[in-house]
Amino acid sequence: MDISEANGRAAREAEDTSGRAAHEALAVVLQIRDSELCVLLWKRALPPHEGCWSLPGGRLRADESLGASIRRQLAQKVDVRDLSHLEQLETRSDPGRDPRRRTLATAYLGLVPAHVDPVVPDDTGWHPAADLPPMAFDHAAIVHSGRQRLRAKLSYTNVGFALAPPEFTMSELSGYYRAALGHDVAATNLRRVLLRRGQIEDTGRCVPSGRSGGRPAALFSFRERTLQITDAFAVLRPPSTSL
Amino acid sequence: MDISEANGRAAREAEDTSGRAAHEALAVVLQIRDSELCVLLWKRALPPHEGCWSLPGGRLRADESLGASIRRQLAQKVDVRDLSHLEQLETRSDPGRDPRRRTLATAYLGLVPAHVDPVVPDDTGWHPAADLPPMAFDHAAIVHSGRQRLRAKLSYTNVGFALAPPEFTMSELSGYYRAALGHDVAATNLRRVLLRRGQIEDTGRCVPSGRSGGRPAALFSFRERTLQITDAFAVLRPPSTSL
DNA sequence: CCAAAAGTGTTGGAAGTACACCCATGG
DNA sequence: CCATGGGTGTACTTCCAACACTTTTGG
Repeated sequence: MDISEANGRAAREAEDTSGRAAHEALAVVLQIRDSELCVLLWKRALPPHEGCWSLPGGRLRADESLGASIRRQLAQKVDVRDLSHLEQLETRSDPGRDPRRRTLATAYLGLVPAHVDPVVPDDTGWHPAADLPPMAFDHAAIVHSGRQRLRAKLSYTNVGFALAPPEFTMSELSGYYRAALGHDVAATNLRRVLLRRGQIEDTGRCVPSGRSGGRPAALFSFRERTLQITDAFAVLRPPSTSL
Repeated sequence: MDISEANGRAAREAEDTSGRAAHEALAVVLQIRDSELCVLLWKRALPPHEGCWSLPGGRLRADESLGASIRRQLAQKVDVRDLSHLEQLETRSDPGRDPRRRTLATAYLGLVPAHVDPVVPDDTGWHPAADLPPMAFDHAAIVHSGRQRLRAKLSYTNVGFALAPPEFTMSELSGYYRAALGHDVAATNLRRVLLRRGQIEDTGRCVPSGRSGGRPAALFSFRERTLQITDAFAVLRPPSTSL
């Protein structure tokens, strides 16, 4: 590196007021409510995008990681203990994404199991993820990314644990899968697939039949409550000799 | 470090209390070289981690997106036209990841096809991704993420297009897959899998046999040179009636 | 006994691996 | 004509969707 380049670099770093870009953490918090995949949104009271809905989150503080930041900020919206899973999604950096000032946003995907109904502030509510209200900034696109991520992971990980309550019947579980995937999932086959993969197990207990009769449904639970990849090499798996 | 940079740093750290951190873009640039998956690294001449190797990249400027930033900065290391694919990987935000000042890093995965040999600066070189030299900051972990991402995508997308030259024989291609996946891939089956999925096509041309004889190998090429998901629903696919 | 819901057995197809065999070329 | 490497055919396996059939309950 020659002198002029070194100077150029120093100058760049000094003038690098770009270092001033604000950074925020956002979360796409999804929950299956009433057989529908819903996302937690917050209604903006002030411009820009006044009256539009936006994702919960906000500024990153000086000494916290993004993960810690989104947990802290979500705590103002939902009880964080209700969050069964949280993972980083993507970082948005379009210079024009916030008209006020340059702001980068790192989005997280959060999941809340179906059986809880967290208390949320008045300006905050659940909306069908497939039919969003008018959204602020690029938040609609971020919700879309979150749905895609969940869809994909349902197929090769045990992420269902984060959508389902601790115990559930197979028809309930197939309902969660249907809501998240957007298509029918046969309970009878889902049971075999997840059992073979070792994701779920029969608790031995069951649920009494409803008023209209029917055989009582067995209760299942997920074996692990942390994300596991259960179906890694869908294709192109290593040769059997290497096992 | 010169005065202007010191001033810039002090200023930045002061305003850090207002929640602003520096942001950089980094890239895990992978290429198969000599049948081995390699990553482009740059040797640090200055502390911290003097003498250790780090990922190419640097500060985000005021008016560029992260994608534009990493392209600009990679241009100083390799001809960007050699990059056959670039995608966002993850954002690292541990407050202690850079001992000098708070810095967030968004990492990208870049791929360079096997046939080119970009000119790189003296302090920059290719290293086996499976056997990294001493690495600065959290860059070793980021390289690991990049390898994992490539591995996964080879199995359900056409990302092979970004590893292979425009035309290739099946044994060459299986070599790239072997290097990236870390296990043997039979050329004969790979051919059928990728043909069935419509990822590759026979160009009609072939390559003369080597000095030791053998049947001439047919030349193939990828149909698409942008990322396509070719094997979406590995499992839990929608019912056939919904097609 | 009938309706309803859950669970089991079975079939068939799709996708991939493994491997034997055939083909084309150079010496 | 033989060694070498590429290509084809095929058997076998795994995984899963589909669907008929059985089981267990409430009225």
